[in-house]
Amino acid sequence: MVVLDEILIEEAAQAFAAMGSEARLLVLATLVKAGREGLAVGDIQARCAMPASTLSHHLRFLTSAGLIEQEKQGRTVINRAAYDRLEALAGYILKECCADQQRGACK
Amino acid sequence: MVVLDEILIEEAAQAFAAMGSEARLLVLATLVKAGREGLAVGDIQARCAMPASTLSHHLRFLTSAGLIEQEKQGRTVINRAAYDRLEALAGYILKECCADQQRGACK
DNA sequence: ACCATAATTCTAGTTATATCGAAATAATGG
DNA sequence: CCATTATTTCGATATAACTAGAATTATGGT
Repeated sequence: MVVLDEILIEEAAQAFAAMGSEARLLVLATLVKAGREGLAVGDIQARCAMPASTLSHHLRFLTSAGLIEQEKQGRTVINRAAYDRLEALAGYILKECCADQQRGACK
Repeated sequence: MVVLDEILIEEAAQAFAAMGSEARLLVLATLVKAGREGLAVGDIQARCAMPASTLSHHLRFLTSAGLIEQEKQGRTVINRAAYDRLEALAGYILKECCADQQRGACK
């Protein structure tokens, strides 16, 4: 069993930092809800109600943290949640739970 | 079935922000590994190798985000990972996955 | 070529965070 | 009480983030 989604601590920290702004978390949640089809920047702007430049800034932040993926289609940019990455991050938090204890797992 | 660990978006953002620093994520991971017994501030300092004042700052950040809990025992302060909270946060990310789509869940 | 639309980049002001030494506080033992 | 240990608070500085208007680039339609 090969682990494909091993995450370095610095990558994890960057990803969590990207989720650590209410505005960005809202954008990310909007994309997670939207599903695999994703949303154009304008659609996100309509749903999240923020200035285009602010949104663009946050989208770049989320992209560089690997939480979303962007694909250019004509003059629109489609944004999709990076579900695999998000799952890996969800697992990261408690990954090594109680590793220092000899016997017994957590809980 | 009552959901006890409902999290507001602003709380989630604060929690993720707290995990969004490499130094703090290291501290948190150290506590997660340590298990329910927790660690004194001095023990964390020894394992994470950072100045006491810096560590104290990060611990306050983590505490106010609800990621760790502190208990004073004599002159030492025991720090424990808030496992319930961490689990809730892990679930938060993909909680409403594909909610906007009529049919079919994600994947 | 021209114009409307989609999105990003530029620029700047404001606020928040990171770091850490020095000093202060708090609790214990002698 | 005094010394010691454990931790926090203070203060200062450096860096980074948030926000958003204005300007810019890129594409598609007419």
